[in-house]
Amino acid sequence: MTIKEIARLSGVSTATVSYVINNSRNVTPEKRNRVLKVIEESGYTPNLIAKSLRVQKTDIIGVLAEDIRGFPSPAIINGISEYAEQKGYNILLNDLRMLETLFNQYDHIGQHKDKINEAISLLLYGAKVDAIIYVGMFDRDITGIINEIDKPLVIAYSIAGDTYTHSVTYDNEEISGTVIRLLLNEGHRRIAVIAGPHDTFPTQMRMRGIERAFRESGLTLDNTFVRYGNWEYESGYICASALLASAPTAIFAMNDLMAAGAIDAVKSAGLRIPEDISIIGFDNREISSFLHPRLTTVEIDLKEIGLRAAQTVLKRIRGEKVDERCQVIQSKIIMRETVRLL
Amino acid sequence: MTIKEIARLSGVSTATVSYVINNSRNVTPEKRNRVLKVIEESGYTPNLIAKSLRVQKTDIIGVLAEDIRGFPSPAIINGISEYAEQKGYNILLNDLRMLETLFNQYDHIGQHKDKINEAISLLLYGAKVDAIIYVGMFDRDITGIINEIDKPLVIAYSIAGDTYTHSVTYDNEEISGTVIRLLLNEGHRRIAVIAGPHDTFPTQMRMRGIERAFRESGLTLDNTFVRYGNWEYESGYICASALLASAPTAIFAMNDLMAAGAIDAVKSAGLRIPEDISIIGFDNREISSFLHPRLTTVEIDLKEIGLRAAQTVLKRIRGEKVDERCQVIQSKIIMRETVRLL
DNA sequence: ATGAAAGCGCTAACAC
DNA sequence: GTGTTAGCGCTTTCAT
Repeated sequence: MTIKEIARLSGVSTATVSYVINNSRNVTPEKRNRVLKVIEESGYTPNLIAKSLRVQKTDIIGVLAEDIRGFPSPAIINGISEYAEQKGYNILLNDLRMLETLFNQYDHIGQHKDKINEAISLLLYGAKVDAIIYVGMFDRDITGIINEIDKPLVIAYSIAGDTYTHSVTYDNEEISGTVIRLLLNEGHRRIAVIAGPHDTFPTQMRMRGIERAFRESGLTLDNTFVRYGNWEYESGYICASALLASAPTAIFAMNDLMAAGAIDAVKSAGLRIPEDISIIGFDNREISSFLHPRLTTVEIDLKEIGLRAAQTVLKRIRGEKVDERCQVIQSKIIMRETVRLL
Repeated sequence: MTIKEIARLSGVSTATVSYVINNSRNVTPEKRNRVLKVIEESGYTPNLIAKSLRVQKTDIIGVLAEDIRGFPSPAIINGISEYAEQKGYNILLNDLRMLETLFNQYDHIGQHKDKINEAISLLLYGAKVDAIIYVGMFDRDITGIINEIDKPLVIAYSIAGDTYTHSVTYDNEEISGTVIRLLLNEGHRRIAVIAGPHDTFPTQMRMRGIERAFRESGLTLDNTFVRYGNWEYESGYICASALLASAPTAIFAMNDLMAAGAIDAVKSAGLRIPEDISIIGFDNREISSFLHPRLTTVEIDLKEIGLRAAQTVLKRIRGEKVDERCQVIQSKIIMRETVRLL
């Protein structure tokens, strides 16, 4: 079935059929109905390939994911998908599958520069997508990784300072400050932190927020109260065990896996959670609700990140200017059982 | 940059350029090199849209996912992506986002019949994908849900008996038998099972495998040793508590969440795992390695399911006949700490 | 071995 | 308000 067939069957020209399909011009109700009826009966669906070739846009947004198995990816793509569908856009997914090589090696992303830019070229110049959303699996700075392109490019979850990109992510510094203020409000003064690797973007941003929250309360965070782990369960256990020497009343672990390790270390030491020590995690991964006690943790609104990334990219496709280079999505603390409340 | 430009710059016809790009005919080395050089220098990438329109195929496979957030989806899509990329295919992703509505309501899929078939039509007749892979989030029978189409259709993770579909999934019955035989070999005789909802496809298949394994060992599974849960943690806890009355030495829970509940119930009863009671789960979800003790469980090779689905679909695109209507991927048991070994 | 040109299905400028 | 038609960028038949 082609537009030509529809035209023939309804006794009008292909132009008229096109006009009714796209509502692009007035057509007499009588003809319009005839056309609509024929389309209905024949089950005709316009050939988007032909249309794309003609109008020089595809209504497809290219999604380049570092790895779809990365924990934030599905929720982000879910958000992108919801917004895109609502606006009549399709998603061409290119999964870079870098989980194994990128795992815990944030800085090795540079090694993939060529691969990433090639994938983008293919999406852009081959598949002719109208724009690209790059979905990171870590929140980090990837400035300089993606070459400049002449179509809208937005980065979700990671950020980049390049002039031609937009980013949408969350605020490590702010939410970490919020965590500390919560603990402070509950009367904690001896607060320990289990950070990620020292030279890592989220670790540095979060430390900054933590230190600021202390400062603004007229307190300081002593070095003996912070340990740097590697995001894994074991390092959470080890760090927490070491931290216990300083007799903290609360521990903020920078992810749920390390928080899980911390919980076990605290329990092994014969202390109760949250009566003796409060613990708060980060990410709200699935495991956090299966720990004992159930882990209070920070939740990043990943779906919203996807939604906003899609929204931004569509705005830019329409030619609207988006001033905010980096949009920040609000995070929140999920209250469960590991923080003792006053 | 178009093929016309390349032709002009290298002083040949567009036909010749096309011949060298596609290696579709002999071209004198001299001309070929000239063309290649121009392409290289100009960074030309063929317009796949135009090519698709002309050759009536897109080299795109449409992936229709019930929900990308469903736990098996990312790994399956990872497999599809790997195979597709290797063969030069792209993936157009349509995420149905049915997680909330489908959650634990296996049979309500029928309500989505229209939505699913519409999405398929769009993919097929609009976007002109060459084939479709339907990625289920539950392993269940969806016969009759997807209308017949004239392009290859393969279903991953779920199965369908329709004559025009191929499925690739795992064997519930076999792996469940394997679980029971493992337990039997380790000397267990009082084996209890925490099943999913009674009228559910995987529950029935797995029960069949379990009963057969008993039968083949000359034993029978007493009704008092089985409880039907709802896949959630709490129901695992409740079922296990009830089961304890029969003094089992081993419990097979049909998913990791219920196994987690069972572990806690057993521990609450003052029994040790695995010394007093062995527990084995299903799915190898992330939580299973964070439970105490770490959960021994069944792992389904999801990536392989994706790989095989892609392979099957590409075979069918090439016109090869695939006899096996339902391909079965081998599952295995991940040995951790909840099964006492002899 | 190579080129001219038709045509894939659609939109939109232009003519009426 | 409607029809005719050129042309989007490519492949491929047919002729040379």
